[in-house]
Amino acid sequence: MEEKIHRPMVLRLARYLRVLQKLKSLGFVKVFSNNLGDAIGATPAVVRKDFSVIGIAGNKRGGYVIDALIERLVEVLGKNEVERVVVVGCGRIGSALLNYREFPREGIRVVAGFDTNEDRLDPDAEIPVLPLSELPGFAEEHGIEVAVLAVPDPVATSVFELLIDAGVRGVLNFTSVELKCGAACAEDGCTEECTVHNVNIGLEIENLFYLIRLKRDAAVPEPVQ
Amino acid sequence: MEEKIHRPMVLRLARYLRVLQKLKSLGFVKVFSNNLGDAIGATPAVVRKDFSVIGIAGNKRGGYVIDALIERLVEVLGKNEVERVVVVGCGRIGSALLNYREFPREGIRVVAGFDTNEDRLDPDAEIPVLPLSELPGFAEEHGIEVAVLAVPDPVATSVFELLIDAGVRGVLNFTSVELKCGAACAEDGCTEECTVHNVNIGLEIENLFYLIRLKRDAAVPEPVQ
DNA sequence: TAGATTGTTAATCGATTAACAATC
DNA sequence: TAGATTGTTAATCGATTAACAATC
Repeated sequence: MEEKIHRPMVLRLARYLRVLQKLKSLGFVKVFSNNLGDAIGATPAVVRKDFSVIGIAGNKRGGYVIDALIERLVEVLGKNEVERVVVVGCGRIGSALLNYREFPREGIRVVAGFDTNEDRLDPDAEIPVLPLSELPGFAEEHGIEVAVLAVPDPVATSVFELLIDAGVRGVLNFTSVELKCGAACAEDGCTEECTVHNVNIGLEIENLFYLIRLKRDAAVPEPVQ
Repeated sequence: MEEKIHRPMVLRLARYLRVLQKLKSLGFVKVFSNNLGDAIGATPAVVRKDFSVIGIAGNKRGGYVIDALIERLVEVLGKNEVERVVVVGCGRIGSALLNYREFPREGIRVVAGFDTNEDRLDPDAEIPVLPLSELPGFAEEHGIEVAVLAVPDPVATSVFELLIDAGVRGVLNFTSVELKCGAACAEDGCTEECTVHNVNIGLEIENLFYLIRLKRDAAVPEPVQ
């Protein structure tokens, strides 16, 4: 009876929500599993299954009511208030993320940046950039749970430990050091203490080249190795 | 007999390779499935299975020879020459990627950036920033197959089409527009024409918050919904 | 009614895990 | 030999796909 909400499904739910909000803003009221599927690149059956799992019913002939979907998705995803994060490391990538235009639109607010380089500090800016040493106090005071990590590779691990000690429970890791904390670490990077998502840019590019090569080789008569 | 090399496995292979290269530079000669597993967060059995699939044998008692592993991995991953990419859109994120320190270390070279904003152009820089209009010619001349896309959301789709027309076969997409080309589009974003990897920063952060909430709720006695 | 869409169950596919035999 | 590690097969788990009954 009670089906599990697994990771690929959560990601889809978040995507549905985005599409639905756009549809709503366009004045739409109802939507078919068909259309939603197209929008996020899934089959209609998957969409219906997902909705069924989170307990949303459509009308056999008239599809799903967008408002009801949005309401339930927001509830399931727990996305009812602005999500506050800090950016740690304000070099090129860090400062780009500090000012990332899409964040406000997606209900994410960067409340501060942190760095050890004095030249980058700017405590009075709208989004202040503070010395890394102030992070623990700041995190506690503001109840920060999630950080974006964009420091140089060599200090990644030590800054990561600092974050965990400061009570951060989730890290979006832009360094190319594969971070893992404490105990057993699942493929996803989840432990009891801290959840890490690694955005490994180099690995992604490498993988693109691999897939391209694979396709090319598949096109050639000779069956691969 | 012939086992398939699937996506999660390819990603692991790339990680093995990195670790092995580090081990080698430290003077190591042999390695156990055990150690490699720890390093990339997999079980020893997975490591052995992976190596078995790509046709590498270890010594029952002495583990695997690092040099042989590296050689074979490089071969399988096709990573024997520098991988050349362009960065399209040289705003904050784009220009951060243009100068991304890790790329050279990982065998990736950004050969040019492209933008429509005149102020950002810099044709004589070491990594030149050229007008977007020159991209098709440039891509053909230099045989560019992979692009990093970091343009503003509203123009993402049209620039993406331009890339495909220019012969680009792989795109690392930093916009929050979910790109898909032509025909059937798998979850991964693969089509016959062009492979897209979406780096959806907002979605990742959202997912972090979701997982953190989930853990907290799981810790509380009351079983979730 | 006929047609289209939902919703659920069973079948299939994909990948990991477990178990253990082989052997250095 | 005893111990440790590889390598392979079978079992299990997880998620998607297919099929179809229900019904507006």
